[in-house]
This record gives sequence, C-alpha cells and structure tokens, in this order.
Amino acid sequence: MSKSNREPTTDWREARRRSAREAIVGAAWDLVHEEGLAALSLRDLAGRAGITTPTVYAYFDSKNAIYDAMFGRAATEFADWMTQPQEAAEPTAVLVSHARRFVEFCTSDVARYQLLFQRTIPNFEPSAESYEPAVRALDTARAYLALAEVTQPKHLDLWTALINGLVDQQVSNDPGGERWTRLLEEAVAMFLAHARTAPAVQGPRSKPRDRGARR
Amino acid sequence: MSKSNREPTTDWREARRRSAREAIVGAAWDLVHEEGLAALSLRDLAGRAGITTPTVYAYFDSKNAIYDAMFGRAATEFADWMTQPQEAAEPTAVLVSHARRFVEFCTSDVARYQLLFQRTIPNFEPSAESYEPAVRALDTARAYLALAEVTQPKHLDLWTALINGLVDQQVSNDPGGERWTRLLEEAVAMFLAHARTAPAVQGPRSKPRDRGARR
DNA sequence: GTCTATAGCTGGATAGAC
DNA sequence: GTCTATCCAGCTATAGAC
Repeated sequence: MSKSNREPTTDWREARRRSAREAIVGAAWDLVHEEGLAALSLRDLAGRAGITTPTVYAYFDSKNAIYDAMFGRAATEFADWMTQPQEAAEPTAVLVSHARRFVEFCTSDVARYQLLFQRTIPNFEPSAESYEPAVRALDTARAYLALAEVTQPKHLDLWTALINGLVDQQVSNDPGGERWTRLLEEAVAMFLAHARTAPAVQGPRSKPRDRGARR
Repeated sequence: MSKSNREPTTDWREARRRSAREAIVGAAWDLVHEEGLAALSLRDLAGRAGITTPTVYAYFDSKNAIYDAMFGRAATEFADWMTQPQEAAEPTAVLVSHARRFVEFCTSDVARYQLLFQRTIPNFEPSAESYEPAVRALDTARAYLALAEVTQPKHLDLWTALINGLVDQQVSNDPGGERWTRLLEEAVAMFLAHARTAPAVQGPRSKPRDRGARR
C-alpha cells in the first residue's frame, strides 16, 4: 500500500508473493475438500503446500487470515459464477437459471457453501473486502427479480430464504442427491405467482386487513 | 436392561445414575449456550458440573456420547414443543401456528438448532434412538398439511425447505432480529396458494410442456 | 524467506489409589 | 464412583540459525 513503486522490482516481488499466497490458499482448499472445513490444520496445510509451518506465517498472520483468504476466493468464484451472462431473455427463465446456478454452486462444493453461507468456524468472520463480491451477486439477484416485476425488499428476502432453504435441506438431509433441488422450478413458479400479484407497496391503509381473514 | 430387578436397590441406583447423567447433560447445554456448540470440552464440562474429567467417563463412553445425549434431549424438547395441542382449528391457522412454533424453537436457541438440524460437529451422527422424536414431529407437520389438503410428498419437502430457509437466513444473517421470521405468514400463504391448487398427482401427460415455453 | 526446533497450550482419554 | 496425576496427541505460533 504505502511506498508503492520506488523500484520496479517491487512489482515482481509483490507478484511473486501474491502467487505464493494463492498457492497456499489453493492447497488449503484441496485439503478442506478432502478432510472437511473444520479439519484444516496448519501442519497439514504446510505439508500439502510443500513448505513448513513457519513459512505459512510468512504469508498469513494467523489461521483465520487463511480462512479469510479462502473466503475471498470463494466469494469471487461466487460472484463470477452468478453474474455470467444469461442466455435466456424471458424474466422467469432468467430467474430459474439464476437460482439453478446458485444451487449448482452450493451443492457442487459443500465445504465452500459452509464457509460462505453458514457460520460454522468459531471466531472467524470474513473481512469486509472478502465479503464484497458476495454483495455484488446479491445485487444481480435483485436486478433479475426487478425484471420479473418483483421489487419489494421483503420479496428479495423471501426469495433468498426459499432458494437457500432448498439448498440447505439438500446438503443437510440428502447430500449428493436431488430430493430438494429438483423442486427448484416449482419453487420459482410458486414464488413468482405470489410476488407478482402482491400489492406493489404497503399502502397507507389503516390496517393490513381484518384479522378474521388472516387466521 | 439385563438382570433388571433382582433387588429393588437396582432401581434406586439406576435412577440415581440417570439423574447424574441428566445433570451432566444439563451442564453441557449450559456451557454450549455460553461458549458455542463447538467449544464443548470435557475439562470445562467437568468443571461446570462440579466433578472431574474421569468422572464424566463413568457416565459417558466418549465425547460424542455426550453430544448424542444432548441431541436426545433436544429432540425430545422439539417433539414436545411441536406436538402441543393447537388452539386454532382452521387448517391455515394451524399451519401458521405450527410453523411459528418451529421458528421460535430454532431462533430461541441457535446452538440447539445447529446440533439438531445442521451437521456441524465433525464425526458425530445421532443414534437412531436420539433421532426418533424428531421424526414424530415431522409426522405432525405431515398431518397438519393433510388437513390443509396438501398431501403430495414433494410438497412436504417444499414446506420444510421454505420454513427452514426462513430460519436459516434469520439465524445466519440477522441473529436476534426478525427480518426473515416476520415473513412467515406471507410465506405460508404463498405456499398454500400454490400447493392447494397444484394437481394432485403428476398425470400421465406425455411431456411437461413444450420446451419453448419454459426457457 | 525458509528452515529446524520447540515453546506453550488444550484436547480426549486412562491408570491406579481410595 | 470419585479422585489425583498423567499420558499422548494435536494444535497455533514463535525463536533463531541460515
């Protein structure tokens, strides 16, 4: 950051350093894919990366810093994957495709899903920079929903709950299967039938409705 | 089990033994509520229970056996809570109340939710006996859905995904708040509007539809 | 930057006296 | 059954030579 380019050599070194960091993060993901997210240890990581434990500390301040770098890579993959251009044009098809991408992203790598979307590592919270790409992806969902005439914030929340609920049940109760993910198109249809017909904004009505009709 | 009542003293001892086990499990839950589910250690547990580590092994074979006992207690609480008699009679109201109970159960104790419904403890899987009460609760949901004329198995799956998705988003992204749980009644209405009008069974149609309409 | 060596700690689990 | 004492394995992290 500070004292950036007094010499051009600085860039080489920075590049090599970043490359080495990336290699360590890659080894960390390899290990986690085989042993599970919670089974990451610096010993194993160093062995996998062909270095020793102290060398790891030459690139990362702590174990949580490694988790953060892993989170950052996963978040970037997520944003890239979710913002790829859509083939379909019709809003419903776009939403189905978008949700399908999310499902595939999550179910194809459960450890990545756990790190990104569940808070399962004790004492770890992603830094703001690592988190930023995930926000971008959520903006895409918001835009696609708007194309389908779904604009209320609460409906974006309902959307994320619905799609994420399918994924969560899938990975928790039928890992590797499709018991819940096959319901995705039906779920999107259900959601759109509801959100499209809902009143655009909670108007200045005195009460939402009479209580008898709700219960 | 075997050699049960050769002496009446046996019952006393069994009762005291079970009582001591329950006390340890209670201390384990206290500790987990304060430190987090993954932070359970036998040292801390023994200290909390006023005993020493070896004594814990007089009642449980391993740490996972303690998790299993914790799981069993949580599953029983869950079944008791979810099968309490309903005040409402109208099917929709019953379903809303049932789902509300689920949400309250989960959000009121996140550690319990994690142990029961997410697989976050490595190398731990609940025994069949500990798991049994949870199945009973799911049967209740099935029955309530049937009262609302929702009988297809896939709709039970969609139901669990939807309600659990709300809970998951709530505890993951807005712990202590109500950003997602407040959408529960709307979610139930959305679900019923869909599941009630859906054809009862996937008929012997040749193709779901022409492909152009889908994408 | 990378290594050897190790500190310092915490974990689950056990031996053996009482 | 309960204790004291301890084992042994694993972990993160650091010191210091090169």
